[in-house]
Amino acid sequence: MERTYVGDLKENIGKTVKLEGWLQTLRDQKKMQFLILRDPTGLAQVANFKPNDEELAARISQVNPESAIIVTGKVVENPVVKLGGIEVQLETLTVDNLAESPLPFDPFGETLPMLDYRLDWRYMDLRRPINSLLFKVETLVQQAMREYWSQKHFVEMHSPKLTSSPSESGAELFSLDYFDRKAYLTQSPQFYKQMAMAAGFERIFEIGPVFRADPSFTARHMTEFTGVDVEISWIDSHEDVMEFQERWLQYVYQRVKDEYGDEIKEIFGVDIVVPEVPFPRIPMAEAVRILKERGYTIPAEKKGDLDPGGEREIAAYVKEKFNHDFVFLTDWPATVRPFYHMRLAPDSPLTRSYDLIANGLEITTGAQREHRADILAKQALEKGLHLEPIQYYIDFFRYGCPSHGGFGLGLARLMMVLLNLNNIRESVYIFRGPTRLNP
RNA sequence: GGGGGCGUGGUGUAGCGGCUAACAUGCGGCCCUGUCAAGGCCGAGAUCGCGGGUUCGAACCCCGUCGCUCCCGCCA
Repeated sequence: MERTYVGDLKENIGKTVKLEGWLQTLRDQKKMQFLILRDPTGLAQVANFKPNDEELAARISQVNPESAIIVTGKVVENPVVKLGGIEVQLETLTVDNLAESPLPFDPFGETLPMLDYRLDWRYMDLRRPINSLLFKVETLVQQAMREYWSQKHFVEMHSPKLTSSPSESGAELFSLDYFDRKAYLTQSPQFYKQMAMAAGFERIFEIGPVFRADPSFTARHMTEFTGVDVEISWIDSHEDVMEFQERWLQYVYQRVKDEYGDEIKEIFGVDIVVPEVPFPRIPMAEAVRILKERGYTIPAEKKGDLDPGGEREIAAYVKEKFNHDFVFLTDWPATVRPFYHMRLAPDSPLTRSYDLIANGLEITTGAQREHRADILAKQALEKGLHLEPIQYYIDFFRYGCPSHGGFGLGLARLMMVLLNLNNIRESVYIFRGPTRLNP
């Protein structure tokens, strides 16, 4: 018999169907047994009149909550039933996999264990509908991103995650044995994205893993995460990159709202607001002034940079002034940016770069890249870098590499913002942090 | 890496110098019941993270250690 989903029971009244799912609750009474079966589409009540088959009834009594079960039965209307006025009258029951008892925790209990404990038993935690919705939304987010890229003729890249040298400072690299030498896990596909520009691919994207050996213990950092990277050729400035990114994000939000807006409202209690374009843009110098006006003191050592509190304060300002959840902070001082960001003008202390702050959280860094080999080398030296390890990279720009720029976005951070989660560990399938390597 | 907080049955909490360590939930048993956040009764389950110290006496105070957590640094 073909499987019927709980969500399709209404269309099958009077028929005998097969359901596959988990036993969420068993209410075992004198004459009746009620099995609440959960599948990805919802909950259904399965009823068994015990005197019909005492042997079957005895077997049901032995089935523990969260067991994987397969039942067949006739779908009947019954206005008394609070679960949609429908129930399935049990005919057969197969226990596909008995759940041991007791469970490490009840995913449907009134109080949930703390996050860290739930991460130990992540597959149980993921049985909660809020989590399955999260990953359905994440799937759509990536699909929508690809739809937009596809319309704009982007090419998808898969760059290597094993590298011989750091792409930036090198302080945050995981190293590993690579036959008789050392290799590193990439901290960013940055150089390879730019190589594609030198290759003439013009517009590329990559969704892939990124590794950071930072001992960071915050609600928004991971040692391994999924980076969404974009690089575009023939641009005039970072403004072109921002313009692309805001429209792309607007498209993603629109798709999510259209498809899951109601469900997200119901389960996460969040109204998806499709952002208006253009997003507000604030040059860093002005941001610093605004913060000063609002009485926010940036830590002295930051020098043109913003601390997370400053980012949240700017986000609050933007919300008040423009009623917008996003803000591009632009034109960062070169001192706080990597060597490959292009200067605003020759020898300017500022760069053609931006951060995208969403609801106070930094989700993107983007920039126009310096594509003139001689200036790039000079900027690297100014940052105290040695040219030898990055010479192959600088060489990308020796034989006709067009002007270009792009950005990197943290997928899990975007999910945090989208669904208003306060910890990135909840917005990623399996969290990796300095002390978390399992499961 | 720096600073603050926390660590008590499976889980979530209470207790903060004299307790046979309490409550909820879950678990086991019995009773009732077309149930539906089911209800009632009974029961099992913690040497209070670990190590040391102070004290007549420590879950409770002190030191160390480990783990978690929050903030900062770093960033996506």
